Amino acid sequence: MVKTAKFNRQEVIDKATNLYWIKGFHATSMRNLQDEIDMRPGSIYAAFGNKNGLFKETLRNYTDMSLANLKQCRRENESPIEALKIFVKKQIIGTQDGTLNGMCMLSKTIAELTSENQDLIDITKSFLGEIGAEFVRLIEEGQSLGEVAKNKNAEDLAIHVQIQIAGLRTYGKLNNDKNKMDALINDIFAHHPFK
Amino acid sequence: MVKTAKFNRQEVIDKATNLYWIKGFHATSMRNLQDEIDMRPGSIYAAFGNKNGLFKETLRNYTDMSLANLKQCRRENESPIEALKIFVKKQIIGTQDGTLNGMCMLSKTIAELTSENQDLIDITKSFLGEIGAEFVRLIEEGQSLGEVAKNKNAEDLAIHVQIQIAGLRTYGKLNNDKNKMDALINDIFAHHPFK
DNA sequence: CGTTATTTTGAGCGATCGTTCAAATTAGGA
DNA sequence: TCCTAATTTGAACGATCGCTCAAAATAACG
Repeated sequence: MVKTAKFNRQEVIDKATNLYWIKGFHATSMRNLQDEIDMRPGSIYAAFGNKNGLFKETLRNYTDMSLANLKQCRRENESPIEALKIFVKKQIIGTQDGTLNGMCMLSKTIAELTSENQDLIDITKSFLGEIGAEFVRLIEEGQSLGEVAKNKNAEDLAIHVQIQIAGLRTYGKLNNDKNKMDALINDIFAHHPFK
Repeated sequence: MVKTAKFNRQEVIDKATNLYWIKGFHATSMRNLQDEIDMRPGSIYAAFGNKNGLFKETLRNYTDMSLANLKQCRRENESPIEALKIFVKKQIIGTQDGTLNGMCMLSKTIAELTSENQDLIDITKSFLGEIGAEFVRLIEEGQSLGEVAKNKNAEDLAIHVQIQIAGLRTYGKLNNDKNKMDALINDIFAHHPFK
């Protein structure tokens, strides 16, 4: 190797993630990205292939951030169910203001894209599956600790949580009263199918 | 008036609604619309102003279709809560296959657009509010018929239903097992906060 | 300090975007 | 049937799209 790349790849992907997250795949132009990450088209295409390739990297990055966020919640809480609840709250409450992203990037992508970009849809689905699998692990841990009844199906409960997140983040676009959101999230874990 | 327009306005709006619904606002080009509704750019701009104006008409049309669908469910059912449940099922079950639209057009639009199109966002929010208001009326009717406890807040229950629809339609993109969806929708009305 | 493999640059490609408007076409009224 | 006002047409505008590539700049080597 004679010359190493100058740009900080993680920094660039973080910035691209934010832009794609806010504007969506189609509304984000390569020129928008060039401005945001301060790279010229040649460098971007050398490093990421094309608009599609860079988007895939941001989806992976977004998923990794979510999984890391979830793990941190787990570390900071004795209870796995409490950790899950706090993760949900962090994702939903106070994320609707200003330039922040009320929506989950993965759900937004699923909603936006059509079969014309089936490869991106498939990747996005699998990443939502990764997050769901972590939910399952936390819920099973909750079951072994007696926080959740053992006759419940952990996969079903995880699906329920993902449905609630998708629904609440959409509703949050209409009304983001923090107290109401907090109460709604508490309800998820205080009633059927959790109890 | 010396010459009347030839095209069938409702038919054109229906076709435009379907295209915008499937592809979203940004990914639908005026040329896509020209092909779909078989009109030349001059006629489209004379009749609808611009891409924005035509989109607004399709949002209104989609909302009217939803409200008409809901009223029909009410007519076909003795119980207002049963009508609401069947409406939800019609919207969610079997709408994920092929070229059909799993997502609600209004939720999709809320998720897609940014403050660059604040006028479209505001209209979309108000249309979601119209549908929510009809949910409230049905639930209040259910309360007066003794199907729902009168100490419940009908607005809160309506919001709950809208959150569930948004969540389930997103989840339906991942897994559209009809039996599972049916069970999940039944659960909405069989447990907290409904009971 | 040259050499050299690699990265970075940015002008510019062909395609498509939303939109305009002068000309052609059309259908009622005289 | 001719006139006239409205509709319909489609070529084409400037802007922007995703993307390419030859040339310039750069950094690790001897």
